[in-house]
Amino acid sequence: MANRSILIVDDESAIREMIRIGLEMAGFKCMEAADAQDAYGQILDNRPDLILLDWMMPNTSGLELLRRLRRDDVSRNIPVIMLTAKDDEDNRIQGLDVGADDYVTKPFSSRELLARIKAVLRRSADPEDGDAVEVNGLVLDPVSHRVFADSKPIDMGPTEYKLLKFFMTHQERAYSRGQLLDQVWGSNVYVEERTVDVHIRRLRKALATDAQDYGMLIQTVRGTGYRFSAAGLD
Amino acid sequence: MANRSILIVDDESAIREMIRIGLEMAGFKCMEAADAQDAYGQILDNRPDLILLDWMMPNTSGLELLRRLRRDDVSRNIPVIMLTAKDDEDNRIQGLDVGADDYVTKPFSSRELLARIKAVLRRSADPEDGDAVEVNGLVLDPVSHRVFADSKPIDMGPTEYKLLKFFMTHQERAYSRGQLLDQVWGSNVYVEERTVDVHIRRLRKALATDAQDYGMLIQTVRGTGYRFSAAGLD
DNA sequence: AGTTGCTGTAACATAATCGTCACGAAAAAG
DNA sequence: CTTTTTCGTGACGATTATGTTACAGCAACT
Repeated sequence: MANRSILIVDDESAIREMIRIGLEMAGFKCMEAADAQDAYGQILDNRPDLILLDWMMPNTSGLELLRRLRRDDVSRNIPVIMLTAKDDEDNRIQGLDVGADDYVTKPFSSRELLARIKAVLRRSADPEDGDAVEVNGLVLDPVSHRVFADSKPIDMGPTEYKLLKFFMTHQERAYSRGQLLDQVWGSNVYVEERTVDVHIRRLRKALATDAQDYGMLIQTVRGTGYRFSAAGLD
Repeated sequence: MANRSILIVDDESAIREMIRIGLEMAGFKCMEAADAQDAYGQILDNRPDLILLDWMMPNTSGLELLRRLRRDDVSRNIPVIMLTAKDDEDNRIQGLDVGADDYVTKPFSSRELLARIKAVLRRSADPEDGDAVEVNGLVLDPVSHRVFADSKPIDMGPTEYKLLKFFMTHQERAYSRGQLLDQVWGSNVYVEERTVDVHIRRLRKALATDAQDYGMLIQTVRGTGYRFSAAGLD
């Protein structure tokens, strides 16, 4: 576990302390937040690799915070483990629906918590993240979360960005609309397959600059789906 | 929805009927089972593409059936969507743990049910793969879904692609038009045998590059059908 | 409330592909 | 050499897949 950082969100400082000690012994770097407000700030500033989120908190509830995180592009991919009371089954479901990755019921052993954390981190390991990708003058920079065509910034919506990012990190391969929905939208979202076409169109349009039509990098594979290929520019 | 079959497992025939009607209107083929026993038999016999499983049933519970299915090699990969009562949250978690792919709470709209079904089916389908095949400079790559002649991409329709793929993975053997229809078109379509000729012709044309006429790899076997042979280039 | 930006869906437009036919050329049979 | 069968080929309307546009709902922000 190469020095991953974990944000602990709980209103009781005693609990935070306890968790922190266990995690630091296991080699994680820890941050703490006492409420949703504080947590949100730290998330934007420090980009933790994982968030432990207590469900019962004053002011904004954990649910609210989670919902906000999942809406936001910057934090969408940070895995969240909920901490819930034992008999709080209603909230567990709700939490999983909104996008929590797992839950642990209080009281829990640090051994159990560690196991869950490792499992979730393993799943979300994304080695591709961090480096900019470039194809023939089209650049996508995951850090600044922006796209450039011949050094000029290009504007697009969040979905188009994710779609392009997926394509640029998975070139020369045909994907069905279903696969794209799973990979880009997420596998537990219910959307018509034709929606993919519309976003492909929006992405192509965004990629069509005056100088070069980078939209041609996205090729349609009739009867199958789409493919991103550097050979598209000719 | 290409003729997928769905097994509806529920002890109340009224509910089964209701669901069935909705699904059949959407183009699915339906089967019904009133209890786990019946369901298990039908699953082994008919191999449905998906199972809608009511959680509350007399005798063997849905949970038991699901557990059995997941143990069994034959049924392990058939996706299952649970139907649960609204306040049955405990069971939902349990079901997902045992291996259900999704759950829908009663009462549900047929629109919601359809969306879930499509999403689940989408996931279990697709992933087209395999190694690239090569013959004398003609390359077919199933991953990118493309064909290259001496490294230059070749354009062709979906049917021609499938035809070529079949030929390249079944070389040196003569196939009748009927066999080709079964293998390439699918065994339950009715088209004229001469249609094969036309597609052979289109494929040959596509394979005729300036440098090399790869169309000659496809040989006609008079009175019988066609054969793909690497010896065709001379 | 009004505005803005983004989303998913439906509806329509366009383009690619399909299956069939008709006719002539090429083999095979007589 | 003539007849018969089989195949190659181009054209055509029908069908299907994809491109494109418009719109309504939603959330965030004024």
